[in-house]
Amino acid sequence: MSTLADENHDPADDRLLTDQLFDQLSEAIVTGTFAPGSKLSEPRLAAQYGVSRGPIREAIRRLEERKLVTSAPRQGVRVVVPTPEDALELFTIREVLEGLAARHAADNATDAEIEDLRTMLAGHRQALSKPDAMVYWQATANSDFHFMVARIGRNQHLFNLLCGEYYTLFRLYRMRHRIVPGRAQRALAEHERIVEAIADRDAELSELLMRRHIASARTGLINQATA
Amino acid sequence: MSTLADENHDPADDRLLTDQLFDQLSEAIVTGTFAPGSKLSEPRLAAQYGVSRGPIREAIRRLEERKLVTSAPRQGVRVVVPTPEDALELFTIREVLEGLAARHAADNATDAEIEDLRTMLAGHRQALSKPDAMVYWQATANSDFHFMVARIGRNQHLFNLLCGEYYTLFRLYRMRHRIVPGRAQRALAEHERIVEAIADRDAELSELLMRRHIASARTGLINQATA
DNA sequence: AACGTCAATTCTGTCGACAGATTTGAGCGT
DNA sequence: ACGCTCAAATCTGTCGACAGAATTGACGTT
Repeated sequence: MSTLADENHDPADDRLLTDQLFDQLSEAIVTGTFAPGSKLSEPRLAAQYGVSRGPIREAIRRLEERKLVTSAPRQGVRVVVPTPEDALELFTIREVLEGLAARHAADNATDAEIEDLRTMLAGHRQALSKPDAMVYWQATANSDFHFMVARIGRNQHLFNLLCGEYYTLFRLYRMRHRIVPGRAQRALAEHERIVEAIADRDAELSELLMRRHIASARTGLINQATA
Repeated sequence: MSTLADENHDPADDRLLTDQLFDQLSEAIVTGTFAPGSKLSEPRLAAQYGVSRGPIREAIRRLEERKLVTSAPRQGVRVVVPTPEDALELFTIREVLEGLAARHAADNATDAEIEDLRTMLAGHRQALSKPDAMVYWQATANSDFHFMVARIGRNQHLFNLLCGEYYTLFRLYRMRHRIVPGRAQRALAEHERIVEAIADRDAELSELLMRRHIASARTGLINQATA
């Protein structure tokens, strides 16, 4: 049951307990292993992961800072309950940030990076033709694309914000969104247009298209939530 | 010397040690009490604040999550060293986020809120005419304005991001920026134009003016850094 | 006088313990 | 059966302790 302190003591497994716990707890929250609104008891978690409460508490502080849990003094910590309002707010923020990333990507991309983007999208298109394991693929491919654009934008803080600090939260809110049939095709087509704008070094168009792309995802999310 | 655990035990002082430490450490970092790049030793801090290492560590994790310190495993934690590149990145992000806040403020402001904005700016203008304690006032007034616009925007996550999570980091980077003579007047005039755009419910203009306003601050910051 | 070595010191990562607050639930009255 | 009271169980906030790693600094060598 416990997977951290016992048995496996690889030499490469030098990561701090807090970091491992943070990752595992984040994942458990996003995938729903810890249900929204459920309480996270420190002693229970400590026993479950085979560690003491110290590292657990530090990991929880980071989860709190990232809005994955809410904490009331002396009442413990609860998994955040994602509301449609929160999702709307978050995607509105993401819209301008991803737009900014796309703009900078157009300004800064090297020829090699543009080639990389095109190669990646070609792979995505091919994967899309075979309908097996597509649900999983869409999420991965989508992340890959946004990840790459953010990296090419060359704003380290923006990258960390989109692909690190807020990424898990975005995932959590996107989770409740079952894939709409045809959305994958449409998303890929949007990705391809964005890449062409970046290849043209058209910063303004890149930003506009990326914003529309996120807005489109947001609309799907909201419709889903209110349905 | 110690100000947390000993002597003062007000009943209202029920805040958790971790929270108090987080605030005090944040302030100490922003004001330069802990120099950039200097190491934060846990036992030293614990002794200094009269608490044990547990709460100190939790506070440090939060500082780390907010990029106020950097931590290398088994080598301790150091105060972040603000580079001009970081400042540029941060203000670029802030530009689109504040622009978003201004746009939403124009969309959502009530008549009463617009009145509040005008009253506040009138107060700022009056304060500006007397030149005493102006340096302090500029920072406060500036924060008040951006705080209020973000609140009126009614995006809780955006508000938290601008006025909470990233606020201290922005302050840290703005700290090295000595007030340019005349900048206060210019900033106030820009604030007034933004408020008029919000009063007109002109979302697009509000966003544009707010972006320019931040960009103007950013330019001053960069020139300062490279001078 | 500069350099490398090795021991003393300090520090980090982690654990277990305790007091007071909070939640749970058993028992009682209606 | 239903709600209230109070005791048992649990949990949070905080502390102190220990092992192993990292840093410091003294010492001897060249």
